[in-house]
Amino acid sequence: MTLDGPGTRSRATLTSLAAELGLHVSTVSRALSGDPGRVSATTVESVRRLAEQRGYRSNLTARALRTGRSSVVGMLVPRLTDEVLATVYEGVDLASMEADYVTLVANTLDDADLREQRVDLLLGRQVDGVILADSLLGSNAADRLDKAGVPYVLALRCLPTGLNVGTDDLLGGRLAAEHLLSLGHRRIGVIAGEDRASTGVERARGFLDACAEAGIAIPEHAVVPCRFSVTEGARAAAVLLDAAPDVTAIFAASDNVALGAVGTLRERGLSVPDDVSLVGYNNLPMAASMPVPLTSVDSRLVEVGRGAMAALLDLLDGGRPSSLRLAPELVVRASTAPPRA
Amino acid sequence: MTLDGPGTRSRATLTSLAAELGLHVSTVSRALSGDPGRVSATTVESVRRLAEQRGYRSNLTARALRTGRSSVVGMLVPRLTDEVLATVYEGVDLASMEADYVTLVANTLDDADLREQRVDLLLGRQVDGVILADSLLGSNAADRLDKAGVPYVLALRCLPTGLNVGTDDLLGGRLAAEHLLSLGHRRIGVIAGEDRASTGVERARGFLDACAEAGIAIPEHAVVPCRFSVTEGARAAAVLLDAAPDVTAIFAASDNVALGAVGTLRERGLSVPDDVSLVGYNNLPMAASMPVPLTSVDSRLVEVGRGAMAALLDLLDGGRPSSLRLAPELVVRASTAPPRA
DNA sequence: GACGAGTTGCCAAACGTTTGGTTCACTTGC
DNA sequence: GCAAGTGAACCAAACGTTTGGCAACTCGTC
Repeated sequence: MTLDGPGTRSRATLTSLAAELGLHVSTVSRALSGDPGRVSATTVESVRRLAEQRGYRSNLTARALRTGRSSVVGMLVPRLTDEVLATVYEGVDLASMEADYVTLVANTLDDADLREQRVDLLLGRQVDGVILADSLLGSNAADRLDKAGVPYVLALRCLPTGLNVGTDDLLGGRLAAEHLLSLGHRRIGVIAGEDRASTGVERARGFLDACAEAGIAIPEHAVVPCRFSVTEGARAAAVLLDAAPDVTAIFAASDNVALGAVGTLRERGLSVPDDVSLVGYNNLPMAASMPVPLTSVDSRLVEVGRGAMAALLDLLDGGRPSSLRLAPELVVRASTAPPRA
Repeated sequence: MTLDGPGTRSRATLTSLAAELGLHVSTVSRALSGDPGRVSATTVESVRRLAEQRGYRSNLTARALRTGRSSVVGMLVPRLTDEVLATVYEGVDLASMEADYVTLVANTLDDADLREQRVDLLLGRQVDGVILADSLLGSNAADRLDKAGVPYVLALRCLPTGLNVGTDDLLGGRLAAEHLLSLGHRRIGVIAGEDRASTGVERARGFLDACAEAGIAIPEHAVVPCRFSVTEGARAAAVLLDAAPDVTAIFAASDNVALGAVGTLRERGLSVPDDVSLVGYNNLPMAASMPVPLTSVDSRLVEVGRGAMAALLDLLDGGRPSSLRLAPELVVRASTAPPRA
């Protein structure tokens, strides 16, 4: 049971320290600041000692009010139960912690109204900047932030215009294609991402481009669009297998989708990788620990998060960071093998 | 590319509205407050209209400084990439949003030093209260919060002392046991949770108690402790099958662990549910969408989050909420069946 | 011993709210 | 017609910082 009421002893404040030391509050403030230019070394020392002793901690609220900077950044995500976003968040959080910032997440649940509400919420909280990790193509969140003069960075997804940090999804798709082609697969199906999300579109395009360059045509009916979820993956795999039952390999635009596909394959008595090879995307921890470990394209999500936060911090410092596109890496596991002779 | 520099027009403030209306700032403040008791209806009307027009939004920082309440609650979790915690967070977030609060998450990565640092961070940010969802038994975060006079609620995990909100893990274990027993299973293995976490311990105990009451003894070697991850689940399942190869059913203390177990079973040529029935815990979305849909105990994670936040809000309002223990529900799917004749 | 430079610390204003106290005019009751 | 009561607005202080300006004091130098 916690005690109600305020803390027993009220927290030490700049003013209380000043009083105790017989100094002026401004002197104390400077003594504790990063650059105690105008105060003597001995004073600095005594102030710091007392501060330590009293457990003084700067009141960030007051500081924010005075300086106009809250040291809070917002992050918009569809939902954190999506492990992809949670992983990006982890990177963002790490980087912001190092910079003494704090990250305020807001779930938009991919709902336009809710997103607006959430943006307002963040703006109301005086965030210094925002990381947009939910921006489907055509989102208007960016406009609103522009209008409010709050800088932002797009993470993972990307908009034609705007500063964005992500992995090269075209290249990722290409890596997957080259892997399957080099194993000897020729009849390949693709479970593409959502049409609305730049990620899924580009992964599929990279894959198809690479196939085309190798002289392998993927018929249109072997490319099935799909939302990023396990159940959707299962459904899309069924559609794919109905339309192109002779495929020997499938590229799924996300690990979740691949997991769903595994279920469908299994239902139909097809085994991975003996009957059908499978490549996922993102290389989430689950990829490594699936019953049949999944070959997957690592999209370096933590680094994307870190990079996005780094770019935002740069922006906040008046810099002009440029967009960053990390190179994905293929991680080969047991789910891919040469096609059956 | 975002514009740097502050917003073009500086945000409307109480003072600017007052100036424009020729009113005193305090009058404007009251007019916009929830209970505009001391100001005439016509004034309220005109103030509200102008506020709307200028897009006024209260500066929460200033308000926090003045009132000493930040409308921010902190939440300590091991990590949000754990879907269980992410789901609880979702509940917390929903409830806090409804109450015009905002939730600041802090990952502790189950590291003692980091946890301390994070608690400090939250305290430094003047959070009004904290939800502890990472508290392993013996954590000292609670003490620190007590000392600082910041109220807190334990979610999911529970400490012998302290206000906590969770599901009844004893009952959950019991439900799983009753289900398997009623299907006719007699030789059952248990993959228990971590020893340090109250959840895992109680789930296993509830399960074993129910078995004992039914006259079925589970030998000690058929109970394997295990951390909550897929790979650990796979390992633990292997240990279990080595020690008790004749089990016809397995109860896993989490869905992730169950997923790991599926892999191990598969490797050994055992099929679910034909050879071995499997019950998971938490009923995450993945349970429903696994290749063989998993029977699982729904631990109502979103509601736990909501409940924890509700309790915290009550506490903040000076109430004396009591601990809450929700009843879990068994969701039967394809992974359980009567033992082979 | 006066002067300039440098050092050290104090002063005061400001950030945008909230809120108890005060003022002032107007009604009301007798 | 006057005291009391009431409704509506204003006033000012406070929350804890930060920061430009300023005063005082110390030194070295001529």
